[in-house]
Amino acid sequence: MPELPEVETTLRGLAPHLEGQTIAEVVIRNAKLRWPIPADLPQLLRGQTVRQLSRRAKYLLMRFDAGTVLLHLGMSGSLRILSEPQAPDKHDHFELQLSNGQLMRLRDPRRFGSVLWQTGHTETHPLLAKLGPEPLQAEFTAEHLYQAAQHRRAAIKLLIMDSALVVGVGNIYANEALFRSGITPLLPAHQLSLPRCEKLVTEIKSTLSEAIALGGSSLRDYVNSDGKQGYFQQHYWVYGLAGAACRHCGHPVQHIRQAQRSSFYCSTCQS
DNA sequence: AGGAAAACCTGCGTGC
DNA sequence: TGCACGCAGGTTTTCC
Repeated sequence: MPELPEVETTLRGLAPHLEGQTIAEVVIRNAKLRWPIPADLPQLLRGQTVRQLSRRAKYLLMRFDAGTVLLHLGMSGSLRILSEPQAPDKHDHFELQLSNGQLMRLRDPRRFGSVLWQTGHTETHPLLAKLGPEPLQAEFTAEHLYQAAQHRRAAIKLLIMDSALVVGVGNIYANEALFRSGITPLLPAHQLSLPRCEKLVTEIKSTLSEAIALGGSSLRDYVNSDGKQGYFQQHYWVYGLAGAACRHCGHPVQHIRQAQRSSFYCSTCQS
């Protein structure tokens, strides 16, 4: 579920329910996520007010006067607001109960997600300190990509998924942006010309923006129900379409593995 | 240093 | 029906 558009959709869905609210209680049902949920989080947060909800890379940042909760959804995490009491699922590991009676519940079957606490400046947290620019910000430019690519022999797909270079480009959107750029995921990064970097940066931005506008690839109603299918899936050119006819040229979409991840591309349209 | 691989988990679809 | 296997939207750590 969660690539950057899904995290951004989550942020926008949750913020109105959380900002300005006070934490009544914190429930940790299973602390064993990617890293342990800090055992002292309940005492740290009880009585604290959520000042602001924001996002850095795929982390959701929940700022309080005393510090910040860093929330990551990993591969299978999702967050929901509940207005009525509801028995927790076996994968509901964490929740924040608000003084207005609502609660925010984290479900994460694979437990690759995380809930962390940071006092002081959020940017200094070890997991955030070395992150590259946000893909939708002006700092992510063709020159930035081109410079980084010069001394890299790795395939371009691995490079755009490297969070030290640019954050938030996950497997789906890496595949889609490369197709839309006409660039094969196998191309050694240093072989990419500056004009092709321009194209790729443009397509990364537009692919992510369009997915956010459509609510991501999985759509959630944060108050009433479980996740539904999002609309961006209907816009996939190659992701998950191995063997299908390329929507542009009709040749079958190729499926390979790079760095233990699936890559999909059209060998005619991408070079 | 870059790059490849392993590591952390559960669930689901497939094929025998 | 059961079981083994491979795969899944992420990211850090380890090893060469």
